[in-house]
Amino acid sequence: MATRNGPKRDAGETADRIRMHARLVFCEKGYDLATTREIADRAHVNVALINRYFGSKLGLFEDAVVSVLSLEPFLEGPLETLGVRMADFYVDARPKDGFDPFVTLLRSVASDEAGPVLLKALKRQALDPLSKAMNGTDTAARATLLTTQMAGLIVKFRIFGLEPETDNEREAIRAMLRRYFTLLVDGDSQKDQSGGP
Amino acid sequence: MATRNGPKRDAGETADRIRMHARLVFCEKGYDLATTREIADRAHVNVALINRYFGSKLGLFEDAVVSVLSLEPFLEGPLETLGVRMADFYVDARPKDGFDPFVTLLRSVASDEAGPVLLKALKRQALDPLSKAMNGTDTAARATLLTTQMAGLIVKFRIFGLEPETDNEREAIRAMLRRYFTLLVDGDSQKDQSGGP
DNA sequence: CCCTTAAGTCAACAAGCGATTACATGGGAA
DNA sequence: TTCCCATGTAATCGCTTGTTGACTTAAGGG
Repeated sequence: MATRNGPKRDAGETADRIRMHARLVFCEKGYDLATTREIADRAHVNVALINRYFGSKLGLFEDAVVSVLSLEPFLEGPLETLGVRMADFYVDARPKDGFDPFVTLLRSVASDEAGPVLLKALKRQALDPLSKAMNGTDTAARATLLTTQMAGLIVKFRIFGLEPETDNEREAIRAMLRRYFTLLVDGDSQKDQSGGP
Repeated sequence: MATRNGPKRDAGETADRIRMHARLVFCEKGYDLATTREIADRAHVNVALINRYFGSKLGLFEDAVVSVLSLEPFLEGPLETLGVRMADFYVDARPKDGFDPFVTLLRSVASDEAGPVLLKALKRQALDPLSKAMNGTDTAARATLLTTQMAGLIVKFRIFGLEPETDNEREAIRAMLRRYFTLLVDGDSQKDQSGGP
């Protein structure tokens, strides 16, 4: 019984609980609509402890959300299947009660306070690494199209809640998306052959 | 001198001025962060008039923003160039001080109040018409990919403010986007030839 | 045992929000 | 002119927000 029935007062465990529930609330509501009181209530913790342990609401947001914003889970795998893996990940339905850093990002980016912080982290921890991981020409443009297609799908599916209405539609999206993403990752150098005006 | 130097007290003109500035403020800040006081101040109008003429903040939002949410400007043109026109419209830089319904949509969708209203309007006034305008199979899936790629680009360029850093990158994006969109609009029936796992 | 220190609680603050109310005022109709 | 209602104004209400400081309680070493 190491952790079982641990000490009634454990600062580390308390901070962890705050962090965990903060992730969920920030993800569900976005930064501005999330209130410190709701986070504290859900974590069964006094509101003032948020300021004690994280300084401010924004401090908690940086610690709980901004620091985990990354594409590394995708970039760790082989580059050949990157497109397919990203496509599948967001096309497939997942439990709605989880924490998704990018849903949180998209719901919080309108905020005056959280927005700038998110921006810097997004560029440094997600966009630039992806662009660097690619080969060939126009990596920045290809990374942009890939990430923005992803972002748009997250917006429609997870934020708007407009998931595909039929399995047929879902599989059609998956198939087209796999082709598009693989094309973008590979960058098959057929850049500007569209020609005319 | 019909409208010139019109009556000092003109309810219609006052409501129009409120509507106009409401669009700008809602677009810049999103629904939640936009305050009725700022809208009223910018329109040189007393705050209480917003409630007089539009009932509530949400009423103003519906009147000024939700009602103009539409893809008709694009759908009116020929279907053959729909993809290219949508691509160009958002790839090209535009003045930042204007009102863009979709930027407003994306900045406001996190709101508890405005979100549901926006959702219904988006589906009815934008997604469904686009899907209906297309020919061939999997129109819903193709419309989804097209609109979500658009939405993602709007998010990155206009909301995150991460426009392409070089002309080269911008033109590369435009070229790829034109091909992708045209492919999606035409729907060249090469749906599921990616095959096994 | 006591006493220091960390951990947690409580009440209150100042600021900002949307909305309401009662009041002032202007302009056209009678 | 006189009256009256649409138009505009000012003050304020009720509420929620993040944050703060003083207080109380638990745990462990002397």
